[in-house]
Amino acid sequence: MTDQRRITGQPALGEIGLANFAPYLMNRIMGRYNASLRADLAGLGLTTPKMRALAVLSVIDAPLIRELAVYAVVEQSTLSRALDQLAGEGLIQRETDAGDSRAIRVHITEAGRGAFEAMWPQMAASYARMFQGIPDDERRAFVATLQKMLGNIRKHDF
Amino acid sequence: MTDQRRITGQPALGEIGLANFAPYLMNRIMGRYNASLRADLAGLGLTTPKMRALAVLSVIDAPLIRELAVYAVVEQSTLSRALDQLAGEGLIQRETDAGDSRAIRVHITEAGRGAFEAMWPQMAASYARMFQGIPDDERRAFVATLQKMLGNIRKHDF
DNA sequence: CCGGGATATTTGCAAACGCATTTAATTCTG
DNA sequence: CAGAATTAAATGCGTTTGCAAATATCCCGG
Repeated sequence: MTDQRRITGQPALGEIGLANFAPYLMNRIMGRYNASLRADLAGLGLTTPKMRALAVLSVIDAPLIRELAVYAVVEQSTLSRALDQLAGEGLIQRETDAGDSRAIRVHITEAGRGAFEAMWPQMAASYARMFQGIPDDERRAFVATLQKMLGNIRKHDF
Repeated sequence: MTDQRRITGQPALGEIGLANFAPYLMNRIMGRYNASLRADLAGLGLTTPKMRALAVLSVIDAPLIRELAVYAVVEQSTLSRALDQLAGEGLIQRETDAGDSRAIRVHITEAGRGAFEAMWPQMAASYARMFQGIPDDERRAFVATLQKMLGNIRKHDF
């Protein structure tokens, strides 16, 4: 037992090894996934927050902004500004919620769907590359573990 | 088959579903992991790049800066500035490589190890929480899949 | 039904970031 | 072996980010 382990009660990072430390591997993988997606989509005038908002909106109908922020994994203040741009480009519309006039629901427009469809092939290609050579049953098991992990750490019900 | 699928040759995001789309789940999970780590460590004067550099240096001895940038998943220019700060705080040392005077090797100091050991319990706690209730064999399978994925997408040999 | 506290979103501002460029050194090529 | 091309790291600069505060609205207890 190392000094560090004696102190923390947890195995040290050196004992686990970077290559076996799941958060490290996940950051490496998503770092490259996100960086390459960002580079591919920069030409279309899409930043990461804008692209994530569009992707979520292509699947979830008219969420509140705070919900969208959680789904899209973007700080609310950052999302607010990204939505300004998307609205300016006609890709989304903001509409005050019927039951609560503080809240705003975000709708994707037809042009917004078009923009998402233009970027989806890039996302799908990165996704395919990531899982190259990994059999279906292994993929399913992997996703099932991810879902458990999200359940463990999320603060919201969605 | 939807219109989109007909066009892209890939299933649409709506068909997969956000909750089954691995990159989405991984971004959600790492988004929260990184945000909560950042908040925990802000009090210690550690930003994400500084913390990642220290974590890697606690395990890998005297890498070049460009190698450290890959391991730590930080842009080289951002890392360069983070190293300025770490050096100023006495947590690392930069030393010109013996065989190539363009290159610089980064060494962690004893104080740097101390700083890492101060932050490790937070990382270990987040890690433990993430994998709560997930049995060992499932964890191992998950990590094995991550290693394959990293192999699929990385550009470097490390 | 009034006032204090909570909640939804936006905005001000300073810090951090990433791209592109610069500087310096090495390696390749004819 | 000279010059071009490449590589390592640092830096200039405009943009983006995230925290905290501001604004607007809603909800609950008395």
